Amino acid sequence: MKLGMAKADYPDIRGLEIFSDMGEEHFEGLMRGSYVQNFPPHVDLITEGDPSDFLHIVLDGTVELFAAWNGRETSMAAVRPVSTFILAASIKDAPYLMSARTLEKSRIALLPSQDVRAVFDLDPNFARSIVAELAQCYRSVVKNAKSLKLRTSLERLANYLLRQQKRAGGGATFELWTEKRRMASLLGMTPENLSRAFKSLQAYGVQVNGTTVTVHDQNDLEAFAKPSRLIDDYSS
Amino acid sequence: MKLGMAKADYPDIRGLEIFSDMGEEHFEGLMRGSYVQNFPPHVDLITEGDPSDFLHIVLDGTVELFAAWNGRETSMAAVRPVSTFILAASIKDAPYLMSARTLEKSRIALLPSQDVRAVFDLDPNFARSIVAELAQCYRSVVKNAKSLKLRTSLERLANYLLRQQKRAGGGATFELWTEKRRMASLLGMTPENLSRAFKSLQAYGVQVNGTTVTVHDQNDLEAFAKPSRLIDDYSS
DNA sequence: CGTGGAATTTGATCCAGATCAGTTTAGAAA
DNA sequence: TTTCTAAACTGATCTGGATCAAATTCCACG
Repeated sequence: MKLGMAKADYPDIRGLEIFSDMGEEHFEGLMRGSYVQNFPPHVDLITEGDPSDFLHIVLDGTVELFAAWNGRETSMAAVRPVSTFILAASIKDAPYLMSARTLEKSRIALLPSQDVRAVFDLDPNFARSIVAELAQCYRSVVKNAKSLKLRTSLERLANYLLRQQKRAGGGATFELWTEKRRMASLLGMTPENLSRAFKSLQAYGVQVNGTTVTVHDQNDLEAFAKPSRLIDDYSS
Repeated sequence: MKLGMAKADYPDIRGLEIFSDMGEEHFEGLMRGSYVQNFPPHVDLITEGDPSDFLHIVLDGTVELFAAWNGRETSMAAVRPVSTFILAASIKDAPYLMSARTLEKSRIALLPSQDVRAVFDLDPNFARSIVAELAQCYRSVVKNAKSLKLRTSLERLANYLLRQQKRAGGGATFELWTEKRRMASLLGMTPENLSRAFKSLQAYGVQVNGTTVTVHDQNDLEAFAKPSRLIDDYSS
């Protein structure tokens, strides 16, 4: 039974960039129909093709977006706090293009799409936040498509590692956040191939031990990967 | 010398979905700094990485979006009337992720990004239109990424032809709108391979003669292509 | 602490698609 | 028309990456 969001969660949500500068009464209105839920790992949240009843926001944990066709499946993205997903479907009131599942124990806010659209019309600040988030999502997919079309799988992996390294603080050693099979799918390759790709990157000073990656020669790896602001900088 | 848009163009623009239900004074304000320009074929309009000073709207003709990295280049999309391009960059005031060039003689409206952002805040109707357009763009790229990751080049071509056929009215015979080399790049394959792919599709009743395509056995082709609403329906 | 099952790795082979090299065709300009 | 050039096609070959088939490692769980 859905009883709306617990008041205790309000400050948490209110602090998110998307909600921080909207009017108080609009915020309250939006929260009344919304709720926060905890999910165990490996739970399907939405299925592609279904109508988009809720805008989802990952507060904690990790959610994987994936898609299937003709018996094949591919990982499209990993969503990490604090981000929305299926925003575009919510806004257009169109069916989901991707499925979603939790990868780890996750805390997720669910806002009725209808309410989101209504408040969008009422609150210009909220509208601006929504459109900024959507533009961000758009640009991420474009970057991903560029990576797929312009790079070999080895180049994609090299740049992926550089991005992960940066996200982990920039040190020479960092941890991979997920199983390699999932990484492989995300990068558009098979697990077998990913394993071999890691080996190939040894030539550029990359060492992998379980989930621990060490970049021994930053310059060498970067010279090979040739990271580009227009593909690999996910902050702009 | 930019002198703003000719009044004569106003009704034309006003009729576009994005502008049709915004306030009159907001429309006038937006138009004052904007203009419409005619471009010959094969003219570069924008270059990836540049700051996004203008929101572009294709009124007539065709514009190709493409991207380059490390000496390679790929076609990302074809923009046809009436659509915007680089909307996300305009809104975020971020650099373009793709370059654009005209493919044929084109008429294009240019609206200063700054003004677009300003009017977005003032006019909820305009805001709603912008966000709908942006969501549409997002979903298109996601569909494209799904196609790239889930399908072989032959399957991509088959579905591409089915989409073109539908766009042309659904008849058995229709024309390809561009050179095959560009089609190949758009579909993520080489021209040589596209040529061979066309040959392979003969087995499913597809005949190509120059730019004229005939689908002799619709069912056969569709059985092979397995078009999906969640990948191939660009209207939702 | 051992055990069962999945994830990963490794090796062998296969295949889709790229590349290279040449030929043919088509369209634009003279 | 004729000529010129770029596009398109064709054939031969190569290669990145997939697939298939083990072997091995890693954990989660009893």
